[in-house]
Amino acid sequence: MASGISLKELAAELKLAPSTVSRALNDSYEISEATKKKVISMAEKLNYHANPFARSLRENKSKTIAVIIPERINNFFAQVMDGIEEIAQEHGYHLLVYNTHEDVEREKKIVNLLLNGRADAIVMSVSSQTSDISHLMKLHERGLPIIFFDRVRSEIPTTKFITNDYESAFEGTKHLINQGCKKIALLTLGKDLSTTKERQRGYNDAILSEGWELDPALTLYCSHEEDSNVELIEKLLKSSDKPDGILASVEKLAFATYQTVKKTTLSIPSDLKLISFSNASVANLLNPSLTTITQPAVSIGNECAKLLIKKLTKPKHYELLDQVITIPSKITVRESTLVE
Amino acid sequence: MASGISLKELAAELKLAPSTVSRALNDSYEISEATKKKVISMAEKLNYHANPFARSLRENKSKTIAVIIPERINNFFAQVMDGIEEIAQEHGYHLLVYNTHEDVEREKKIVNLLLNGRADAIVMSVSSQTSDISHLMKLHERGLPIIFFDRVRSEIPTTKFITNDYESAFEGTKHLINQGCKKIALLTLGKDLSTTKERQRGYNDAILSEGWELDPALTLYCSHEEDSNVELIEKLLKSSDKPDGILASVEKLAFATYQTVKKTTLSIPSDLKLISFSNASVANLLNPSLTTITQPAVSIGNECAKLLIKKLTKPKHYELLDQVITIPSKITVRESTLVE
DNA sequence: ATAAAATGCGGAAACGATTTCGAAATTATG
DNA sequence: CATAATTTCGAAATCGTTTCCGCATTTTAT
Repeated sequence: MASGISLKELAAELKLAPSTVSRALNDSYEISEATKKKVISMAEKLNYHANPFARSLRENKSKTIAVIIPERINNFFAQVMDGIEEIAQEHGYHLLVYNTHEDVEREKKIVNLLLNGRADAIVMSVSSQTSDISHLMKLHERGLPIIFFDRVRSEIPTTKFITNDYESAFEGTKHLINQGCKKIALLTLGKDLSTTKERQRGYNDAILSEGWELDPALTLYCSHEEDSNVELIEKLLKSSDKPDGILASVEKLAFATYQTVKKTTLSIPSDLKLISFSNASVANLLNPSLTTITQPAVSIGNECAKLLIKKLTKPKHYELLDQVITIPSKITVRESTLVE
Repeated sequence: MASGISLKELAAELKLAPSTVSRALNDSYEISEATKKKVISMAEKLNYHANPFARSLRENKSKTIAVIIPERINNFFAQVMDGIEEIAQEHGYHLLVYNTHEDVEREKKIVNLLLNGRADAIVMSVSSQTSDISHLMKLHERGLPIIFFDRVRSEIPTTKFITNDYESAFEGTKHLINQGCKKIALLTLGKDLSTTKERQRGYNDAILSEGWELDPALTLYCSHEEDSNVELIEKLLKSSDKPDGILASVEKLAFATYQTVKKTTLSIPSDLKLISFSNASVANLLNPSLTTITQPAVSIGNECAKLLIKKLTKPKHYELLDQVITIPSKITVRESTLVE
């Protein structure tokens, strides 16, 4: 259909063997400079482009990396993607992108699709629903290089890139306490998420370090649906012992909190202080501006891609060791946690 | 490396010819139900997955669509992507995604990469820098199906999906006028962008319909860099005849306007009213909340993918006619254009 | 009972590249 | 000048599918 000239045809035009033309185009030492030039100029003239599938079939690699994210409308994941793409493009790699929409069934389907080797490797962040990981195990057992970022699974022995979730949540909670909060709630996603666990641990430890007790009712496990989250938060804010501080594990939940507060007579930060993990550039434009824990999203993407491409291009020299690499987040204090 | 069993090996295991196994797996009428069942169960047992490159090579199609966008951290484009992916996944298509970062040179590189047939078709929105389109012409001449959305190029005879840019800009400007604005500025991107032209035409006609004169100084052509945009807008807001209303062509410029206003003594909406094309869900959380023209992003993505897949699967029955399909936007009035 | 048609499957070519192996042609060496 | 070494290139195999063509065998029609 949209195919152009083939190597064989190009060779015929040049009165050379296909093997020679192939070598010339791949800059083989076996070919004289003279013929190389002839081949290259003719290739350009005839608009020759190597068929990527023939090459992939022969070489058993596709120069393609699959990226699986749970959400696209999310500044963190979008920035990670940009970070991955930057490095990938530099090395001639293409990106297949899949959005699971936080749905583990979709995640399974996508992962199974990748079992056929369409991509040379996978970079992913699991969905918040993901509990059983047999589908991921199968991928790894098949020998497909896989790197996790942000939402990782320690059961799979490979390299993971994350931010300092525990410390950031600890510091974030401490910040709320320093600003005078006495009762702090944690808004988070799925229980099985590595980020949830770590951030909750940081939150818990900060609470306990004050000699306070942990109140399970103050940890909310939210969903991916704005409406039900608002309901959940509304119930929290209307309860008898409502919190005066909130740590949101993802920006979506901070936004939901704003939406909820708008429906009440409460106001931020006087009645409720709010801090959130977020990479939103509009954090300082919100009303009030949002105190954020900003993750090094682009760097995380960069590092994932760099390591993966090393592994793919020099398999002998690089391994995806079973390790977790942490890149720290940064807290930016704004009005939402201000003492008045 | 990560490859499993091949069709030939599967056939050997079954003591059948590869051709038979292939036909059985593809549910050919030539194969008896009995052998089909045997083949399928053995395929599952041995975890057989067809090599996609061998298939692509043979069939000359990849079940892959390339999507080229100018920006990833942008609610509109992210939603369009989601819309495309939804339909693509339903039909077993994969998505190769490329971000040009509004850079025409990157766009050219990416487009040239796609000349080799790695993708069966392309869905794209051109960069704001794109003026010369010979690289896009080449794609089209090669016979590669291509669909434009939002930022289109009429020179390429294919189907384009856009929103009602002219009417929306006209209505948006009228809205500012109705709210009492006497001097309205237009913030937009590249001069060659189809959206810029149409929205400017709508803006112009709205101004002229009042019997006012057009002031070229009130149309700002911004870049993709936040800092320089803020500078530009700051100069506008500090000029002797500064505007009392702004129509922003993209949400990024509305955000830049907020940032700029924060640096001045002005306030929205009392000194300056603001309306913007935007698909940001946080529009109502901004300070003040932002009056928006919301584009039907997901629908646009859906329609692009639907048409393209029809064209790819039934080439005889569907053509990418040279036409523009318009899906209307919706204006949501909020505080940023309120009369006090 | 025989011819015709349908059914079920196998063999081999084809898709377009890379690469192994080997053979000329050229140059260097004794 | 004869032989060895080095360049430079070609023939053919290969990757894993799909599909054209062919050939039995069975079923249906005459």
